[in-house]
Amino acid sequence: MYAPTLREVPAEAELVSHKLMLRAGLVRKIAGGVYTYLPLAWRTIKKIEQIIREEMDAKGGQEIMMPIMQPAELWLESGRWNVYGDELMRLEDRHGRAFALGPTHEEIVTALVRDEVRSYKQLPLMLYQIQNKYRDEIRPRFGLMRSREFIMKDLYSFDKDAEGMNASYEKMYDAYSRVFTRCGLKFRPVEADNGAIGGGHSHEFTVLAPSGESSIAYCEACDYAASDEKAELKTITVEAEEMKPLEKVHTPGTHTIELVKNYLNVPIERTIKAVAFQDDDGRLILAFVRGDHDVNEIKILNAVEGALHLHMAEEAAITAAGGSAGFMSPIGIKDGTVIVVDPTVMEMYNAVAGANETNHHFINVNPRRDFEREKLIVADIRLVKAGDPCPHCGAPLKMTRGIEVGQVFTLGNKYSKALNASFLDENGREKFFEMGCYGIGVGRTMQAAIEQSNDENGIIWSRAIAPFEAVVVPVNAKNADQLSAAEKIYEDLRAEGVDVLLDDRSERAGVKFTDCDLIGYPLRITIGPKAIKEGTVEIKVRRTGEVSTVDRENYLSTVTNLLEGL
RNA sequence: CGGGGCAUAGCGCAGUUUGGUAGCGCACCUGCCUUGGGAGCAGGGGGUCGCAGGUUCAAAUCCUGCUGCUCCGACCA
Repeated sequence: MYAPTLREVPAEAELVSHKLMLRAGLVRKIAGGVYTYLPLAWRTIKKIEQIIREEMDAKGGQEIMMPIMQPAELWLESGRWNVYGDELMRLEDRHGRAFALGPTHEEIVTALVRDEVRSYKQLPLMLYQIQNKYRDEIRPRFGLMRSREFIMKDLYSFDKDAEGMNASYEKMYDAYSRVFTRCGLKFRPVEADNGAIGGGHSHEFTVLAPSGESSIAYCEACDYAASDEKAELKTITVEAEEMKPLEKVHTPGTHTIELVKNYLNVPIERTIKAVAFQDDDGRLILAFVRGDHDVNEIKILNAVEGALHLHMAEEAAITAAGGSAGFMSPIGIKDGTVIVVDPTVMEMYNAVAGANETNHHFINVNPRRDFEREKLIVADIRLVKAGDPCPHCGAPLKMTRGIEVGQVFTLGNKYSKALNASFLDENGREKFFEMGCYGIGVGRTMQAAIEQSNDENGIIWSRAIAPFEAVVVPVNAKNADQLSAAEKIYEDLRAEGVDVLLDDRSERAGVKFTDCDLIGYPLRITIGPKAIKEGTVEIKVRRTGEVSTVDRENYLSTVTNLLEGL
């Protein structure tokens, strides 16, 4: 068994799961975000994949294998060659023809199906694969959590109409819940934004962990849960007030909300905050939220037609539009600038906002009176924070963090239309496929399991995805009695169908026990001098530390019973 | 991409300030001994000090450029 455990933690690891993967000899890094999976990790990955296969197949999924190397033409056809950006790993063949290493396979699978499926009678269709994906992440980190090469299960559904698509979505939602439950994970499906992929509804399956990179908002009073990017927010209204006349005041040096609020001595809820962005075409996009709120860039992208990415605006662009960085408001901004205002801002009375002039603010701003409504986009662009009311029941939302291990999307006909993939319906009319796509990060699932279940001694695997279910340890492998008893138990357990490893290294007991704890086999079966003398075996449960000593005549049932609960 | 840090044996690190024969712990190999929680003794192997230039009698150490890794941020499924 090639399981090179480490006493010392390599300096590169930050997360406990990352450290443990290196220490327990699961993975080794070969370049930034690129890893080799060693035998123990590979066994776990194969078990996770098998669970996924069973659940996908149970819903009618059929496994295929598509190429990693994908021709640029298909990406040009779908329009994503230019919008996917630097994350797409691109390469050329010897003739200079362009290819990409697949970050996802909508183009390939749609091209496959459009050439073969001609009739509604061939639908629905679910195709999936488990394969390496490539995304040139800006900053790979946390081991397998954000790597550039990673294993993903991706399934694509094809239906004849939206109703069928939604049924496929429900099936996958159910399958995903089963997969992560079987893997022994504490997770939560949360409503998510569809992001750059576009389409209809979406859920992320998030493993709850404080170190996770995703932030989610959830309600304890009802079952609402959403990613912070997605969480809908109700407009906050205030009591009507008399609208005082707009007035420009001198506010030297107050380029942040905090400074202006203190300078004018007004509550932060009476201030309007501006954030300036530009999209890929250089269009200036000004976003306005209440002073104590933050902007949600995803919501802005969704609200602004044609915007694909946001960058912080260049100061020159702000000046050119008649604004002044740090002192912006919609009042007096030149046409051609996109102005997005959160509805809560529109409800404010006698508020403070920038005057589009350095060191000046307006007071008594009444957006319903002073903003030119027809020049604005009014849309929910607020970022959720703890305490915001739940959009379903109004109870205060809570925030937590998690690791996104899977996501389900409906795509509609976005790709089938772009790639001209159609079939004939019952009435002989040509229609585009209604699609869905569904991904699971396999390596991420493994690491999330470690992140969620470990102690100071190492990993605590749940039985379903442990590299081995049990390990048999002769305390002294040079003792012939102990070794032969251990070998016998090992063979018996194998015959019983238990996935077991024999640790017959002639290391000292301490070394072997420490490795067992670090690697985290659910059960450890120890054969020492006492066991030989008394004809017993000792069984230790990794998760609880509980030890049972049972007669060697009938230990098998104890082992299988203990495994049942793990 | 912006800002920090790091690069010396497989791993963790000292040595760099003040230039002068490259070290420590763990790991590894051999032998002895030991075997219920990372033992002990003895002997041993392993390093173009990230790369390329430069300064100097002499560079791990000083200078210049590059590369890689990493953390924070931005960004991102």
